[in-house]
Amino acid sequence: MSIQHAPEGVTILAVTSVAACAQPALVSEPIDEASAAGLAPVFKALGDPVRLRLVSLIGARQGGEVCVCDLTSAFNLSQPTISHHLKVLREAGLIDSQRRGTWVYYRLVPAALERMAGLLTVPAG
Amino acid sequence: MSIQHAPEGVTILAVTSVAACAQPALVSEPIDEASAAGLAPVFKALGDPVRLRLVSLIGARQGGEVCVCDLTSAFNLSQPTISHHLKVLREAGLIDSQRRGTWVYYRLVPAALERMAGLLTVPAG
DNA sequence: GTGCTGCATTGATAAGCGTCAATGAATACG
DNA sequence: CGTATTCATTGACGCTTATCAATGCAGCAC
Repeated sequence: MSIQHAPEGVTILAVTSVAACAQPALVSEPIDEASAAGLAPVFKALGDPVRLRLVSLIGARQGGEVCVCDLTSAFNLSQPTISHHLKVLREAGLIDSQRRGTWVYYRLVPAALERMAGLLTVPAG
Repeated sequence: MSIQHAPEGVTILAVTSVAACAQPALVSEPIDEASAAGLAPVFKALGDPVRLRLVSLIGARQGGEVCVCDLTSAFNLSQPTISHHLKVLREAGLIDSQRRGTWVYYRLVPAALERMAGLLTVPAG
């Protein structure tokens, strides 16, 4: 979305991606058991402070790619622990990995994040 | 937020609550340890299929209020279990409760949901 | 008062999760 | 070839959590 300003001082959000807003939100209608079972693991993957920071570190990175060595050095945790958390995020579909030579680079899957964001939006009160 | 349409056909979202959009997203810059520790429990609260359905049931309800008896009957779980999940959601700030006579009514805290949604938004392309 | 209903709390149990040390697999270098 | 480096996997440990039965507590009706 691009942000501009209208003369009246009202913030205008020009919606370029429908995917972000066309999601049936959680509150639009009760979700069925299968949907809940499919969505909960993604939220659960975000429900850990280390994984939240990992997502943030990867997403905020200029270029969008971070190698694991940079991630492990950012925490006071063992390398297997970071690798475990990355696996959880990857299996949740929130991040993606690619090996180039010796290093493995992780990057965000923006559509996955936007999808979860769309679920949490609340229609105009 | 109220939704209107501009002459050029661009959807305009008139932002009445700054809280929903002024959130620094996860990917805008790396969040610090304290923020992660504060946000993770909220995502964790959403990371359970039963609680996701509870949020959906409460939020989709016309009038915005649901009594516990209606929630308990919607699941194949014991009443204490539902009560436990409601407590987790309440302590995460996602829902709120109010007793009226014999019944306890739960309702959503829209700002809390919008806050999490804002965190997951990814800047344009 | 007694009883009944709606909901929360307690205590117990089994499953899940985060963390680590140790090990394994893949690539690069000499 | 052997060695070093990067990352993933395994196995084990302690803690957390989802669930239930039993109990407690607050309002209502009688």
